[in-house]
Amino acid sequence: MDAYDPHAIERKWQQVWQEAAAFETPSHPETTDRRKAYVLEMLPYPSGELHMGHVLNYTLGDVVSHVRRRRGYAVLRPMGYDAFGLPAENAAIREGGHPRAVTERNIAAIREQIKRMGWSIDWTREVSTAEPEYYRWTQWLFLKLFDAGLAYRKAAPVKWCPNDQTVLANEQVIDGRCERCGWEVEVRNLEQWLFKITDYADRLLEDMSLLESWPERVLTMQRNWIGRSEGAEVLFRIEELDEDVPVFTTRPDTLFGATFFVLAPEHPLVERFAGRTPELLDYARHAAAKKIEERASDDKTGLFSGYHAINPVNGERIPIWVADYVLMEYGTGAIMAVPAHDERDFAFAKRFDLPIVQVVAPADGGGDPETAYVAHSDNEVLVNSGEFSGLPAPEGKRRIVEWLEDRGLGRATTSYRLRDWLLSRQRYWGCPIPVVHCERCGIVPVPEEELPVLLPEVEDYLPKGRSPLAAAEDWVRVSCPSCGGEGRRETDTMDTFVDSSWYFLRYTDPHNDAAPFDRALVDYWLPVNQYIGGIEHAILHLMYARFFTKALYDLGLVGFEEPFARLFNQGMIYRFGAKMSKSKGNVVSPDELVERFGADALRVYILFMGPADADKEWQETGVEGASRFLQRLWRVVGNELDRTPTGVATGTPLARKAHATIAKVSDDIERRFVFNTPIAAVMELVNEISRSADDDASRFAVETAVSLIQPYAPHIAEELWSALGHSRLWREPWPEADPSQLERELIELVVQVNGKVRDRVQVQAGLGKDELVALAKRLPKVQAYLNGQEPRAYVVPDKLVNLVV
RNA sequence: GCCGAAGUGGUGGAAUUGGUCAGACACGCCGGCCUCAAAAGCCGGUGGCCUUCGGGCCGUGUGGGUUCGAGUCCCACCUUCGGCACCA
Repeated sequence: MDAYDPHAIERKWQQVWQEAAAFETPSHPETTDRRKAYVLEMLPYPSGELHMGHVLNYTLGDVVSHVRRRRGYAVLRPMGYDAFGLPAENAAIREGGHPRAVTERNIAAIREQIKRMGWSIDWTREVSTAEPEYYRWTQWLFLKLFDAGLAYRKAAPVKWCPNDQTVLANEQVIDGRCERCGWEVEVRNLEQWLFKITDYADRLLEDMSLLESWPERVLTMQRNWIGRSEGAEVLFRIEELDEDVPVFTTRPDTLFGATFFVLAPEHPLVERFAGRTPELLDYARHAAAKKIEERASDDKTGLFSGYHAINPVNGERIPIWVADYVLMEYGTGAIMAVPAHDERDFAFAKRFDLPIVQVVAPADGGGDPETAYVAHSDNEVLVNSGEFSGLPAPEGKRRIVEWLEDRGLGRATTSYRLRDWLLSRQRYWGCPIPVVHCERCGIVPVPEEELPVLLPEVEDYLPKGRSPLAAAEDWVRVSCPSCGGEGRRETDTMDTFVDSSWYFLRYTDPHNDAAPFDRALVDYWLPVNQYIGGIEHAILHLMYARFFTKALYDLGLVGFEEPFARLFNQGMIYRFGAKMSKSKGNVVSPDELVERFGADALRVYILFMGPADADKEWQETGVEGASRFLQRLWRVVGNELDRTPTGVATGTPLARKAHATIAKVSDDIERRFVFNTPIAAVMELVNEISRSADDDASRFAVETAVSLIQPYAPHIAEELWSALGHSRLWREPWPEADPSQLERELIELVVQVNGKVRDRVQVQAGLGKDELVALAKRLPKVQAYLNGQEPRAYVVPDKLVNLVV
């Protein structure tokens, strides 16, 4: 056999697969009894080229896909590009090209990289979100949500990135900074488009039970983000203004401890206090303008308003303060302050010398009013609480809420941290929002038959604080679809995350030009059986996609409520202790490695490195090691071809090893979803083959090794499979281990005395406990430790006997 | 502060349900073969300490516990990473 030349064979087999349409899947699989598997990896942003994270992500999906195919499943495995949006646009600005040109060039490069890696993708389903054929349907879906009242426009304080010159969704603000560029985010009051994701808060929580397998940490992150908390809304009366002001509290049982009342600086009532306390306006303006981090500092500031509110449960007049530690965005923007039982209220009361009244105490006494005793309400009772004193806290909570409800002073309610999804962006490179503003008719959707609203060409697409589309005056001016009068197009574009909230549906029916997808097709393929991607989308993409799916379900467009049954997050790859990034200069280029060692070696190493879900350190010599293994496999096959095959597949040590390897690899990939140890198992088998040249089952063992490595290293596997006289390994049924070959006739029995191994002995498998004990006790080495005493015995059949004296 | 994950040789990691002296499989390193030499390849060794070379003792972040038996279970602590954080 010739030497192993990865480049030649990789080119050759990629060509063969393409010509054979090997990985194309009909949308309606002909044989309906075939089980389906939709294997999906998060699609790449074409803002640069593929990096090691992609290599891991897509190789992982490839292994799953190959094994499922060879198990007889109809496998859908598409690929596309998340082509609109800030990453691609910023790349274009950096390089000085047009976003479309830069995006298309990047897509071409990425497509080339994907092909060189030999991933088994159905290329007939390739999708790019920036193509009119795709975004036409993004617009169509937007209008469906608009008609259902789920997309709306309103003026609100929004997060603004001064660098990217656009508004951001709450989910895109990390520690007060822009998720993309890291600039500090400002708050501006602007009219923007939002999706009513808050309507789905409860279902986003409850339907987690419908998910087959998602990482617990992702679910936790989504739960935290939605931030559901149950409590009560309570009305506090301000007699001087004739106003009832609602507050939200999770602890209505502490109502008797409310000794003051606090409004957020942005609260609309603050203006009305100004008559009596003019300096409030100045304070409120300053506080509201503070940066997010400053406001979250420990030094609470505040100002007494000069007004009082009535605590509804005891009629007490308590002072109203305005303070920056209360946020307008959460609850009602006003709180009842219970300094005895809330650390923040406590700190504020101490600073401004406000009264502190303890109203909850541990059932066994104690509790110190001089510290903010944070009540937990499991084993506590109410004190200083009028008729409710002495009740256990949970009951007190219920009774006080009932009391308030009876008098129209409050009600049980639920509050959420989740805000509506702000989807409009003042940027060029995105999907145009398909509505027209008309002075007479208001917001008018562009009629379905006029979609897509094409993204106009503009001279200057740089961000300027208003959408660059506004400069395309001819495009903006349009007649109103409703009254025919003068109208102006919406010039904002959509957040990229809108594009990626439904792409997994489009893949099932990518060329449909009458609808975004056929209901029967999405219902057949979805939910995605295995979704694979990075943890960075734990909240953003994954929550948006869940929301979209539920909204489309409610609209009758799809028949399922969750898009992704199983989710897997691959770990990040580090080098020199840091995440690979261009700015740190620690990037390893996949292209270079493919050039040096071939795609198969890179594929094997990226999965051999360690558990796929763990963060891992890149090893410089790793790919070389994988390449050596493939060469060893190559040589082992070459040696085998010089022999005359015996046809023996059972009974010999090598046959047993091969069957054990089949069992191990299958179990690891299919049940445990573990991808590194199967490679180690095949390495062991290959080592074993080299050591046992005379074994009659060597042909079987060699073929098994080739067959098992195919999902990882499909090119060399295919080449060797051919050399062994077969063809089309990618369609060959996945090997089955013969159970009889997994059982051993002789086992090595470990004999321990007092928990320490003292001897081991070959015995027949399947012996009873008594026989094993008797056998163990006869061993001379064991007797030396027993000193003639009668031991207690612990037996693990076919494994171990522990004798204890 | 709260929530979550993780700590195993020089390195990446393995040990699936508590059960074969923990360290598979690799990387690296050491020795040997081959070679004029090198590379590649092949063979052997490689947790620590002690050793009369038979073996002995110790060892999975730290300290305790449960158990005949613990990397694996429980408690406390330390460290690292991730998420959330004036959320009322």
